[in-house]
Amino acid sequence: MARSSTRPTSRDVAQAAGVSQAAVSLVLGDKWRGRVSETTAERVREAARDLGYRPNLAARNLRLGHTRTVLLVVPALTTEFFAGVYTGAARVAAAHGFGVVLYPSPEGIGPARDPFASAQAALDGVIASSMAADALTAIRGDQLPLVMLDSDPRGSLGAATVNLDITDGVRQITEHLLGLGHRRILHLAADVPSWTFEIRASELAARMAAVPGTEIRTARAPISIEGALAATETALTTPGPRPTAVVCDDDKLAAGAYKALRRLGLRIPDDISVTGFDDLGLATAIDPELTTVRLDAELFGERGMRALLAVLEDRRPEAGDIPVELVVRSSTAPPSAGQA
Amino acid sequence: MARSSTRPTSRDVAQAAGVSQAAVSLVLGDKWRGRVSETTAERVREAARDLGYRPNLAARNLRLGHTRTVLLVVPALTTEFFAGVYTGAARVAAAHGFGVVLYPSPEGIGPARDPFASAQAALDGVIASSMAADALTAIRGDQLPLVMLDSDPRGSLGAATVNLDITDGVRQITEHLLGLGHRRILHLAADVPSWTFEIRASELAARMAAVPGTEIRTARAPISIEGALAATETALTTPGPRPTAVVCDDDKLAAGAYKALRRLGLRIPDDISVTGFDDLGLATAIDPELTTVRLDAELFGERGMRALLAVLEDRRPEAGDIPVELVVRSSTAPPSAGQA
DNA sequence: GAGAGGAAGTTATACGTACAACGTCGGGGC
DNA sequence: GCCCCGACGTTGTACGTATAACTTCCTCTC
Repeated sequence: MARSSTRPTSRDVAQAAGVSQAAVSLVLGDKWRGRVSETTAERVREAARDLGYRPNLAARNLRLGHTRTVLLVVPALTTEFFAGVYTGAARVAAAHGFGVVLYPSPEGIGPARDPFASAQAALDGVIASSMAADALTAIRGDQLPLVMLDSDPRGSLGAATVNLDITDGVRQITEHLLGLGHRRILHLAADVPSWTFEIRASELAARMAAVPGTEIRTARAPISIEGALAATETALTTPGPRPTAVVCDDDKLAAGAYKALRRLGLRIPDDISVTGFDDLGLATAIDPELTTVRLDAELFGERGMRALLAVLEDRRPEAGDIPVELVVRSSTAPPSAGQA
Repeated sequence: MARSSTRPTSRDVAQAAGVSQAAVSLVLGDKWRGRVSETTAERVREAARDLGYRPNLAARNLRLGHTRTVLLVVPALTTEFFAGVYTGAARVAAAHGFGVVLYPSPEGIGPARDPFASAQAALDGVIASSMAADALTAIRGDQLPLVMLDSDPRGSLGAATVNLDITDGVRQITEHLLGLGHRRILHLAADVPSWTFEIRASELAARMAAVPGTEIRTARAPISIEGALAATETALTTPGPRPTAVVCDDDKLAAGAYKALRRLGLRIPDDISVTGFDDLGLATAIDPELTTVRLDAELFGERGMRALLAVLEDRRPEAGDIPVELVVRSSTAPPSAGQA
């Protein structure tokens, strides 16, 4: 009552209940069995409730030496993919008494040099998703336990990695398209320096090179509708035989490609096939529905969090890439007779 | 050297530099002018760099009594709208030395009863966006400074509120549609108990009621493509004169409506007009491009953060709703002659 | 040459918590 | 009657930081 302006502390609760601060800590920390009587314990709980007591986390963290909080660094929030990653990570974390703080790495938010200055929560570990290699080393500077998601296992400086089986996803797309009879492909590549996109390009090139008589052309675009539209339009109006399929690095690029194709008067999939990557909600919002590779974002997040938990407990993280699955919809078909 | 397993403290830095811990705090806290010589300061900075010292935030927060960290509670991350809100809030926060921690309120993530147990960072304040009223009271239980975004000013229990001018958005949609000659409208409403949607419904009803000869029908759907598809299909296959326009509570619902209309063989906008709300990337990804109300998510986040800053400093938050703007694209046209 | 005062530090302390170590009291075994 | 032990607490301390208050030494002024 005397100090109503400031939040009550465990000492205030102790005074209200007529016990020592230690007893309060014991009771509220659920460590009182055989140390405090049931009636006293109840009195403490009641006092805490009446005062609206909430433990000061800064003090607890300081005392305990850990925070049970981890940081999830993602490149952006503009795609629901990372929402799924967060959801999965947060679910596993919650089950282990951990919290997850999200940090969308800035493209204009304050000083990018220090990912931790902005998200200034005290942390026990970091999960970094789809980061460029240079950003990685900055993060690695802090000696926090680290798990890398979707990043080059060779360049991860010894940090644990968890990856989607992108390679297999590209394989499935390639086989699907080749199986339909496509031979000339335009690769609409994300103009982002990230391993997850580099591996798409290299794997696609390797797969195509293995089949005689195939041809691959590459266009680069920032991940946006407009960027993809412009890049696709340019690529398809250059001279030479027109590709019969466009392989896009993700669904958003595919949506941009749709617009370019429509503008050029090409029908999907009759005149040209299109594939995506991610299977966002967008994939079924556009017409025709997009053939794409489904990535299990939530499982990805779960695996990432479990790996971090393993690192924190000095265990060896689960091995193996996360399987992905081609979802065939209506944007792919055999090339039309005249072009094949 | 002796204790290489644990992170270095300011005391370790002090020892390495041959000064007291206080001097380290002074130098690193940039409060050393006239208290420590330049050469000593440089020695301290060098020692800190060599040891890879990072201040223990838990200790700092405890000492300072604040964390310079605020929580942004959002309903979900599946729409880029809240990414914008975060970006705006984080930008303003960074400029004031604050950090923003994102908390997507759970639909399956751990115990929903306590928004703060999961995001266990120590906080100075909370910004809650588009929350249902009951969730609000739970949050209000903690006596943290609170700003409500997009919520009923009357039901906010005295918390500061910042709102988009949804009412005006609905007015613009209505006038646009009525001006084109539409009289029978289907309202595809989000089946979510949130003020931002309730106000759309009530305002739309009021506007329509003011014009004689108009008719409004309502369909409810969860915010998803499939949900909107089903609800729209049902609503349009019931007997009676068909509406000439569908007003959707947000763009995602509109995308679902598109699919239903296509399935019913109706052309947009020739046979029926459609409007959305939000102006997400989705709005230009679908065909035809969607007439919708643009909400400035980043400005929204900025205003929210500024309001919270004001509350924290015992100032009065900026008043006035945030203007919104109708973006007319290709999904609206006058009703065809036969139907008007 | 005495005293003021500034420069360059240091010492001591508090923030709120969790928990190890230490009392105290009464009853039961022998 | 004594000791031991379990039940029920309490006292004390450390976590790492920021900063108020103090000390020392040196220079400058009159």
